[in-house]
Amino acid sequence: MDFIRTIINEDLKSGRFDAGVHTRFPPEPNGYLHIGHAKSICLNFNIAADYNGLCNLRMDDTNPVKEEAEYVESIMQDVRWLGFDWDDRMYYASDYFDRLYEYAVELIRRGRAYVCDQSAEEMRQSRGTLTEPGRESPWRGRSIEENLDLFARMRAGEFADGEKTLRARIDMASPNLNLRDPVIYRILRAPHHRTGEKWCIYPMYDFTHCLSDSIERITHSICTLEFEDHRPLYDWFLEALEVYHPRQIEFARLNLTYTVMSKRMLLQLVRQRLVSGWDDPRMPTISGMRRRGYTPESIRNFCERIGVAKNDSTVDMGLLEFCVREDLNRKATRRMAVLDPLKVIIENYPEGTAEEFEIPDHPDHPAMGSRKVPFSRTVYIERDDFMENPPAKFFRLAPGREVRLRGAYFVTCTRVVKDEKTGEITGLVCTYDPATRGGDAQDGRKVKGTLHWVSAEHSFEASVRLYDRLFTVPDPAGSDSGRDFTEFLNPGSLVALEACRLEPSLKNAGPGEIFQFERQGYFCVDAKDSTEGSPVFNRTATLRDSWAKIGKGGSTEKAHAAAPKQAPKKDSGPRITLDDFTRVDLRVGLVREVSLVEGSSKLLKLMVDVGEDRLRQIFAGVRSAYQEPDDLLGKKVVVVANLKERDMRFGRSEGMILAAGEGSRMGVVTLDGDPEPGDRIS
RNA sequence: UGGGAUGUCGUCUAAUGGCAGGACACGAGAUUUUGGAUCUCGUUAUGGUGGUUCGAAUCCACCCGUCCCAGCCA
Repeated sequence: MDFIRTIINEDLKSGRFDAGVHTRFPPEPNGYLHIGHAKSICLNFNIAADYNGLCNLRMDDTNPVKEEAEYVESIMQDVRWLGFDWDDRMYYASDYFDRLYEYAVELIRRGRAYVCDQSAEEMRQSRGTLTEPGRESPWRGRSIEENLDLFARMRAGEFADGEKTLRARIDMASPNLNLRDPVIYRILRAPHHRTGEKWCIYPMYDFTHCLSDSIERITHSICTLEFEDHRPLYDWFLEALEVYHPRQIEFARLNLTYTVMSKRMLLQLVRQRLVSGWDDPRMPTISGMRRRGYTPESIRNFCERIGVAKNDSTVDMGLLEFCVREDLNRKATRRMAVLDPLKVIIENYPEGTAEEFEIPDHPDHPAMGSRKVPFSRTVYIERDDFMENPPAKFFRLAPGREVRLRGAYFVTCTRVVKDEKTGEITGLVCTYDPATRGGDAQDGRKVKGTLHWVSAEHSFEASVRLYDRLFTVPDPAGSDSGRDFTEFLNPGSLVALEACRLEPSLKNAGPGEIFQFERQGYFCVDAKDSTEGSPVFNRTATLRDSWAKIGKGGSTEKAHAAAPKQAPKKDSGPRITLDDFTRVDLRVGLVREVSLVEGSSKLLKLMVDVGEDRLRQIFAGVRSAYQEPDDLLGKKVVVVANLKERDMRFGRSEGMILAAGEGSRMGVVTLDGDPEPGDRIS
């Protein structure tokens, strides 16, 4: 039970409202809905449903300069797609403009509002500050008759934009800035998306919002925390006019790691074409997530799990990803797709022949059916699934090693084919064991690895886009660094692959269809860029990847950097891409303290200033380079600042410093010159 | 430094004077024709200092931290 429902229960018990629970979702149609709105939508509609009440959809459209019909359309579509229904209760604040005007007139009649001639600048000057009271406007004392006349003429268009405003007469000395005679009507000659040219004055949000809720007889006006300070103003309007008074309850808006949620920033990404549009699959917008392959169920479930409270909080993107995996794992039919193909010739398989394997669509739910997958002498496997010199725990294919091709046969690698000049691996030669047909050995022998594959001849080529988190840092909007959030865009957030090989059954997949590409992740058919018979796939989410964790030093974050390397590799040794490299956040660190670590002959404990408000504790295996550890004091070193913290026997290590060499000839990379702690190293 | 709000595992969130619980993340194991899924087990928290009380996350006092507010935006 959350605190909102607790309050509602109390209201129900005390009989505060005579009718049932009635909520509303009141977006401004000046942008697309995002996952933060989804939280509010779920809250409002679910509460209404839980109490057998109603939830309205209302467009808060009081600023014609910013609002557009396009946004209204998208908002309705998104709310509906999430699975909610407002029946015939689709409202617009602009529908109430006539009544709001009358309310304003009534306020004047009651001596509670006045027409003010101050300019915006004058008004700002006289508003006072957080600690000083404001000064009353010289126009505050106009007579009711004069105010009535002036306001009517404002409406009639007798004054220029901004020349006059209607203000509430409250208290210029109030410690709550919202109560210092706020503007309630402004003159604005702009056509409105619904009322057209009818009005040249428009009511302000605060005035409109509380009265709209009152008009709709909303019982519980649920909104976000920043409006807590506005509640006294709403109370003032409602009491001054003696009208129906809803109860407002504020909750903390949703923040998510590795993305931004403000409309301003989202709009900036769209305008600067840093993303392809509001529905770019990397965007946290509902339309973007829909295109990415998120299901409404997974989003609703996410909104349930995060709960609702008044603490400022930032939810781990991992939870959202968990929710979509959980849902898709149940629903997605399995398919095989090779994203970065490596050709394999099965030398003892008869040439010119082929066979089909019946492979289930879902290993855990046979009822979901199966499909036939053709197999032949030449197949493709994933380039990552082969290593010539495999490290320990690499369970996949390597020279002389036997693995299973999923649902087909055991194969053993007999030869590696390389480009003579570059040394690049261009193919493999394998043998297969006919006795393992279907993927099981009669003699009971086991293999460690199972690979996905497609037949070279029967598969088809397709484009697949691998999407990843939009930003490289958990809080890109956090301004403490002074850097623009776009600097933290993840260059690897979109990797477009053109030459993937997919099993034939995927050929006619339709827009929005979802699949699990085995061992890769969940993918959906892009609804915009696909054409009949040539689907384009978007990766919704990767599978959990415990191999990436083992192989990459225990860092979950790095699993997100696992972009396939389709570019040819020049010589020996695995290559990382530029994208991978730019994910490493290197910073200048000033060593402030150095101490020996008891129980370790290799480690030094460093306290390093990386330009943050605290020092970082870093354990570095550089003892051999410093007989006198104090030599490191005051040195500027290179710190990997976005390395996941590691809990060691001696304590938590919050980063890593760069060093080269081994043993006594090891040296720590140090910097001379001007760089300041925290500076980024590029 | 005015006003409003808020501090509980790494992250969300419960517990309203009576065993600090759940989810994600993390770790270990079992199982597995996806290094997926599933199952079992485990580590980790009440911002601080006083006080009231048999008993405090909860009540009181003081302190500290964080967020929001000075649009004719919403």
